[in-house]
Amino acid sequence: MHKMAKVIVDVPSRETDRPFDYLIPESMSGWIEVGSRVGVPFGRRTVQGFVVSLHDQLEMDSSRMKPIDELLDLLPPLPSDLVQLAAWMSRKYACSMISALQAMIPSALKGKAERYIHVADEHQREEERTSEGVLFNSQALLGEAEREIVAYINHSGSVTMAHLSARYPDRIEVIKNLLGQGILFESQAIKDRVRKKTVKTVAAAVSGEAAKEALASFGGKARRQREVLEFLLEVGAPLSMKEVLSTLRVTAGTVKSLADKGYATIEDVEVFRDPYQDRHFKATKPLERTPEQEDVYRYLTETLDDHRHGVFLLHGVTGSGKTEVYLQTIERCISLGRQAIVLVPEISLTPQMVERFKGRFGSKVAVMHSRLSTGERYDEWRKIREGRVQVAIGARSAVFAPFADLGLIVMDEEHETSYKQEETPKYHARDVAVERARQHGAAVILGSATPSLESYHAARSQSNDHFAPMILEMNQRPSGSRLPGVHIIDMREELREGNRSMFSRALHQGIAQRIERGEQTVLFLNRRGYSTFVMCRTCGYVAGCPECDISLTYHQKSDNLRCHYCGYATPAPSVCPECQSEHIRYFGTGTQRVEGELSKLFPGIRVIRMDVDTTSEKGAHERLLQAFRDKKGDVLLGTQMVAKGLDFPDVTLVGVIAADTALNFPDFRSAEKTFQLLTQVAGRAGRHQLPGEVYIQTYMPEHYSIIHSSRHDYHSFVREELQHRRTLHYPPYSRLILVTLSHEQLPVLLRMAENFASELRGRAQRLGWYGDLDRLTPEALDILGPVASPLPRIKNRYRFQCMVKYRGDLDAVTLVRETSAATMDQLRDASLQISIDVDPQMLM
DNA sequence: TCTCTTCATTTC
DNA sequence: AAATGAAGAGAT
Repeated sequence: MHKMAKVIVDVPSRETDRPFDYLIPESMSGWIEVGSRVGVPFGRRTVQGFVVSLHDQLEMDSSRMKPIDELLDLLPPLPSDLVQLAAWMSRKYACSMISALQAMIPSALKGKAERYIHVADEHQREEERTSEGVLFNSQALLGEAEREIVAYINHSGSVTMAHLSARYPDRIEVIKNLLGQGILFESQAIKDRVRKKTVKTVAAAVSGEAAKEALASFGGKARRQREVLEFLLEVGAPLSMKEVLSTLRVTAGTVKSLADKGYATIEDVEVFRDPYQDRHFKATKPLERTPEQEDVYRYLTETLDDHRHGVFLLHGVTGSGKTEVYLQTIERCISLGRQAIVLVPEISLTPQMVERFKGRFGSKVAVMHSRLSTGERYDEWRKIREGRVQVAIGARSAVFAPFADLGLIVMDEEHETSYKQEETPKYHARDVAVERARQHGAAVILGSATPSLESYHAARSQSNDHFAPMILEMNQRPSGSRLPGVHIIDMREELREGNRSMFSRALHQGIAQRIERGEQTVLFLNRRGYSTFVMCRTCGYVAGCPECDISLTYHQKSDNLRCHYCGYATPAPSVCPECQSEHIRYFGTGTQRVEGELSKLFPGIRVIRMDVDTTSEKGAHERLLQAFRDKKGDVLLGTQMVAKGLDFPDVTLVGVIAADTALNFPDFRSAEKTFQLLTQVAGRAGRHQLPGEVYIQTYMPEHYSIIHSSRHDYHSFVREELQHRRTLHYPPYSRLILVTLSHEQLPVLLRMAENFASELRGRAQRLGWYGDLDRLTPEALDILGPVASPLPRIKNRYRFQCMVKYRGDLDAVTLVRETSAATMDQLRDASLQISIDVDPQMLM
C-alpha cells in the first residue's frame, strides 16, 4: 500500500507552489487517490490540499513528515487526468499548480480550516461527576468564569473559536488561560462552503397484514395519523415530507407521532438542487440532415467512432444549422458510451440555448451557469462527477467537467474573447479543450460563423505548434432564407447634409416603416466607446476613482458612482465637487441615450432596452426577450447581448448605431472584433419568411472590416486582415506574452520594471533569441517596453508592462517565468507583483 | 528595561 | 496566506 502522498497545498504564494510530502495514515490507505482532497497540517495550521502523486517509499527524512489529517471526500473531486491537465496549465500559462487545480472544482469545495475548541478528556469526566453532585479535585483551582465556560463547551461537545469569542467577548483571557493549562484544547478541520442538501422523506414502515393491523389499531382515535398512513400505503413509495404535509394538510407533529409508533419512517435523503426543476422542456427529435450537414457529420463521426483525437473548425454561416450538427454528433458520442462537453460564451447561455439541449437530451444534461447559486453549481458538478449525466453545457470553466471517458468537446462561437479567462489562471478554454481532448483521444469541434484568425490560420498553415484543425464549411441556410441585404451608411455624409441626430435618414425611415407595418426592429449599440461617466459642463470635471486612474460609472438604479475595477462606490453628487456648479451631467448608458432619442423621434414607440441596468435582476434577460417575442415592443435596443443567437420571426430590420467605435481602440484585433460583431448582428435579420435589411451607420465606410461584413464575405476579410498581421508581426504570425509589473510607488516601480526588462533582454540574448522580428529567421523574439499600462493605476497600485513578441518553437514562457522569479528574489520587495499573461486577448 | 510594532522566514 | 520569532522604536 502507498505510504506517502505528495500534496499541493492551498496556499497561494511562489514559495509554496510545489508538492509537500505527507504520510498516509493506515486508516486512509486505499482511500487516498491522485486527485483526493485532503486536510493537512502545514506549519502551525491546517490547510486544504490535493494529492498529486502516491509513493510506496518514504523518500525524505520521515521524522519531519507529518501525516494527512483528514480525507475530505469519498470520491476524489479530481480524476487523475485533470491533475495532469493542471500540470500542463501551470507550464503553459505560468500559473501556480494550486490556481489551476482550484479552477477545476466548484467553489463549494474550496474549504477553509475552522478552529474548534474541546474540553480535555480527563476534565470532561470530572465535570460530569460534578453535575451528579460529586466534588472534583480541580474545582478549587477553577473560578466561576472558568467553570461556566468549561461547562458550556462540554455541553455542546465542541465549539468554534469564532462562536466562543462571540459568546464570551470579555473573557478572551480566561479562555487563553484554560487553553494554556491544557483544560481546553484546540483542533482544526476543513469546512466546505456548502453542505449536501437533504430533504425529509416519509415512508410507510408496515405493509400487508401488519398495515391492516396498524390501521385497525387506531380505532376512532388519531384520525389524522390514520389518514397519513393510508396515504403512504396507497402511494407505496417514499414521499417528501413537504408533499405529505401540503397534500393532506396535516402538521409535522402528526407525521412524527406516526413515526414514533413505528408505522412510518422519516429519513433525511440527499438530493440534488435542480435549477430547472419547475421547467418542462419539450422533447425534440433529430432533424434530417442537409447534404452539407451530412458531409460534416460524416467527418466528425468517423473520428468519434475510431476513438481518435481530432480538431475540427466548423465554419458555418449564421443559420446554417451548426447547433443541429452539434446535437447529432453529441448523440453519437453518447451512444458510444462516452460523454460530451458543450462550451458556449456566457452571454449566449440563454434559456433558449439550454432548452435546445434539455429538449434533446433531457436529464442527461448538466448546465453550468454563472447565475446558479454555489449550491446549485456544486450539485450540477456532482451529477457529472458521479456519472449521472453524459452532457455538460456551460461557459469557459465547463471545459473541466470531470467526465471519466470524454469523447467530444464542442466549442460554439469559437472566436469569442470570453473564452480567455482574465484572472489567474489566465487560460484560454480553446487551448485547454484541445489538450484535454488529446489526453482522452476525443474530438473537438470549434464552431463559428467568423472563426478567430488564430484558429483559421492554424488550420491553413498546418504548422502551428499546438493544434491544426481541419476546416469544415457550411454555407447554406436550411430554411432557404437569404442573408439580409446590408447597407452601409456614411455618417459624415449625414452630418454634411445637416443631420446631427444619431439616426441617419435611412435608418429613421426604416424604423418608421416597420412600425407602420407592425414588424420589428433590433438596434444594436457597440458598448465600447459609450461610457456612463459623470461630467461637469461648467468646469469639465470628470468623476474618477480615487484608487484607480479611470472614470467612475454611473448606476441609475442605486444612484451612485462605481469603479468597475476595484468596486469603490460613492453617492452621485448633485453639484460639482470642484466648482459647485449645478450643471453636472450624468451621461447614462449609451442605450439610455438612444432610447431617449427614439421616443423623441417616434412618440409612443415601445422600446425594450437590454443593458447591464435592465438585466441585472435574475430572469430579467429572459423576460425582456419574451416580451419582445410577444410583440410587446417595436424596438429591441441593446449592446452585445442582443447580437447573440436570438431568433425572432418578425424582425426585418437591424440597425447598428455606431459600427466603428471598436475600430478606434488601440488593439490589433479591433478590425477582427468589428467584423465578427457586424457579421453576427447582420445574421439576425430576416431568418424567416420575411426578408430582412441591415443598416450599418459608420464614420469609416471604406474600412475593410465594414465592407467585407456587409457582403458576408469572411474569406476576403481574413485574407486582408492576415496580410496586415503578417506585416506587423502580430498573431497569428507571432505569439505574445504580456508581463505586467505593479507596485504602490511609481518611482520604485519604474526602476524595477527597467530592471526586469533588461534582465529579460540579457537572458534572451544569452540564449541567442533576442533580436528583430523583421529578420527572416524561423525563430525570433523581441521585447517591447516597459511602458505604462493602458490602465496605469488600479487599486492604488501603479502598473507598467512589457510585451514579449516571438515566433517559432521557443519556450518563451519559461524564460519569462524564470526571469520573473529571479527579479522577485533579487529585489525582495513585498509590494512588487509580476503578472504573466500568455496569449493575451485584452490589450487594453 | 520592557512592551508594542514591523519585518523576514517557514511551511512536508 | 498565516503564524512565528527576531529586531527595532518608544514608554516607563
